[in-house]
Amino acid sequence: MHDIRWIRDDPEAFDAAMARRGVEPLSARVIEMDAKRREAQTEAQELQTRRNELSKRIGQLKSKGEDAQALMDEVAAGKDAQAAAEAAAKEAGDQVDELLSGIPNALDADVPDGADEDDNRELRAWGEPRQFDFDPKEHDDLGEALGLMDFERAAGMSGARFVILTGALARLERAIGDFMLDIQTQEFGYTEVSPPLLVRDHALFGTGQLPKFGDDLFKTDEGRWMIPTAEVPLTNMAAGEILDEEDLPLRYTARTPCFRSEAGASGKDTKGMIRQHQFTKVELVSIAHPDKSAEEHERMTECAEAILRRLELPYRTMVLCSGDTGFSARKTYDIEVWLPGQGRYREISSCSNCGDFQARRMKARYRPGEGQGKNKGTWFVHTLNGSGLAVGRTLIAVMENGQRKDGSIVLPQALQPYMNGREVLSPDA
RNA sequence: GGAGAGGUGGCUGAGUGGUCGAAAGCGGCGGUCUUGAAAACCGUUGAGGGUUCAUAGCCCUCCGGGGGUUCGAAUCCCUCCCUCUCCGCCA
Repeated sequence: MHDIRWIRDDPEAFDAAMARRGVEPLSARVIEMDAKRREAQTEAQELQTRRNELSKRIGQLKSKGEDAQALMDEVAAGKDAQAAAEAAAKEAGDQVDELLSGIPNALDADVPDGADEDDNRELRAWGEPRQFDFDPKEHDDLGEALGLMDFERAAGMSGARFVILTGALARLERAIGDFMLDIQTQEFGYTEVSPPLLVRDHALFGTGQLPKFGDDLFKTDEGRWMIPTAEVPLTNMAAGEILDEEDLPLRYTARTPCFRSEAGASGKDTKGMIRQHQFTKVELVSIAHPDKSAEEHERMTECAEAILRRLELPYRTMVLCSGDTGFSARKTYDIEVWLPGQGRYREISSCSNCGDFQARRMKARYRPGEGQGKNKGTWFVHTLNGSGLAVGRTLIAVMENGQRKDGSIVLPQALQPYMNGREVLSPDA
């Protein structure tokens, strides 16, 4: 959500910022509706002032036992005009809110312009893709050959885009999540959270999935939504709060299932477990001081990259271009892991700085501490979220990168303690 | 699911139709005292919005959300959400 005062004060800058997103100029409409709102509001307030004065005098007269009928008649006479002004103000205000709530965040200055993911820019890469002396397979072929990954029976009970992992592969998924949580909590200072997986409308409004992207989500028949990412509950930890400045940043992590309808992805990634309706992810969220959010963004991205290095998985880090950056983000880094079976890099983490965009929507603020002089009051925090990492896709990467010609899989050393010391997944196990 | 009790400022908690944005305490901030600190004492301290060059004044709103009654609502009514207690069910 944007600060209406910014749009009012600098409509050209606002329209220019939206143009980078391919959004038509909206400032004129917003300003017009807002002017209408303020005009009606001012009128209603003036009438209210008068009414308050009269009511007070009525009370005084009545307490003295005098007649107040003339004043009461005067109040009654002004009622319709005030009601009309209030209704006009509310209607215009609702229109402003509706329009504003569907406008994406403004992009950071150093986000490159571009149309789609082809215009994303590589910032750095780590690790050399391994050379195979055989044709590396994709994870689903490997998993099915091991007898530990079953798409057919999953489809039978749940439909397309679900998978059943069994035995050592199920264990591996758990191990990967445990490993990630241990690193993020013990080494990088994130507080582990076990959040609700079902949330209300307003929580999703706060993070920006609603009102525009409800089609991407699953909804229960009593009106709750299944979370598409733990970003939703973790960021909403700060919703409605007025935090102390000294408590920032708050850093939360959670491993949760994520549920996505993938409504717009039909035909895309239909094979394997790259794109599922349900997947596990370790999420990182920071509630940060506005002056520190850019720094926190770099830190968070590093926290995600560190996982890949320890798992010996080659990756590259991209900054998303204007056309590929999500609704709530002002700047996003994607981390892409090398998948030998596919022969390309695939997204495994997305780390975004949302600035105050989500904070405004969910009223997450902090109170500046001492030394702030006249800048009293409250300020919106900045919110950041990132995958640290997507567990399902990490499982895929471990399988494809660790595979041997016989279909067995060598596990990264870092995971072996989480697998009872096991070094290899092979068909006989 | 059934029955009941509640939701008040950063926190605890008074207030049942007018002078209540709201007592008191805690916390915070400023000061006195002190070599310094603590204690004690004094003062101060909510949020959002409109108007405005103004983070000066003035005004409006906010006592869980929304709606209603009334000249006037934190106080009365309706509704939704949430919390707690007892019963039932249950991982």
